[in-house]
Amino acid sequence: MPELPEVEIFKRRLDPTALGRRISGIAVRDKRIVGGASPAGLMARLKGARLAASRRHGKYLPIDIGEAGWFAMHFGMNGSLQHFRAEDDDPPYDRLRFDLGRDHHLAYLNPRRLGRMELVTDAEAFVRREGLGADALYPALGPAEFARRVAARKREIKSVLMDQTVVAGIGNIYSDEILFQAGLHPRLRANRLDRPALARLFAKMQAVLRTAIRRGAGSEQMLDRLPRGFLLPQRKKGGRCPRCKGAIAMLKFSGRSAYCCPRCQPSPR
DNA sequence: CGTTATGTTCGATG
DNA sequence: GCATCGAACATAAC
Repeated sequence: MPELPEVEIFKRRLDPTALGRRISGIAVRDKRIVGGASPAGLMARLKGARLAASRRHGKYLPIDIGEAGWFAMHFGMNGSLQHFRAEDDDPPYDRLRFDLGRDHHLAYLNPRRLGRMELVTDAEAFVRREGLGADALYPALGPAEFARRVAARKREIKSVLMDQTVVAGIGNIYSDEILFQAGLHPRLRANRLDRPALARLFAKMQAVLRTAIRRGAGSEQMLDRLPRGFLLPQRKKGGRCPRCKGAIAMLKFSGRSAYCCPRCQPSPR
């Protein structure tokens, strides 16, 4: 699930329910998820810390826990956060459980264990260390800066959009929607895009991400709530283009797939 | 059983 | 050193 819109939704659920609370305990259910850090050591650092704020950057969600530093979460391919009340209701695939007082628990779920959590000194240092580019929705990222960074790459535009060091937050799913909305074929080379294409790409990137957040990214019903003209509900084999009704194509992109409309997104060459 | 999967990292190569 | 590409990782669902 988690690309920028899904992580933003996690944050919006977390902030009102968890901020201001103290960590009364943690249960490390899988050490791999915290890079093998010792549960006892983590407990010593985290216990009693107050969740003060959260800052999303791209697909990462660092949480300010005061003196103890920041706890940075990444959700991998299918991680998520879930609140629950009774400890017995510990959901499946819970890898780390935060206890935030009696009958208030926060679970970091991750079936595939691709994803991690880490105690860091602060959010900015973390973002720098990871080499992340500007957040795709952060207001300070303007169209000119975006165009400059994208056009500096020679790779295929889909892969550039998903490169977290160029812009942070976009993954395989939303890159398909953004390219579809912008009318650009995923295999176009980034450095060959002209000005109007780059401007379109920027505008559609922000519009798609904002729309996904508004329509409840990650929920079962999001696909039904998306505006007409969105590719995502048709992003599957046998899908039809919402614009021209033609067949949606699936391309292989080094091990993963890209869905696009061959007519609305003319192929390069 | 084969295929597919919303992500990052690492090794090889140019 | 940098950019790029593909494999590897771990597990579930169809």
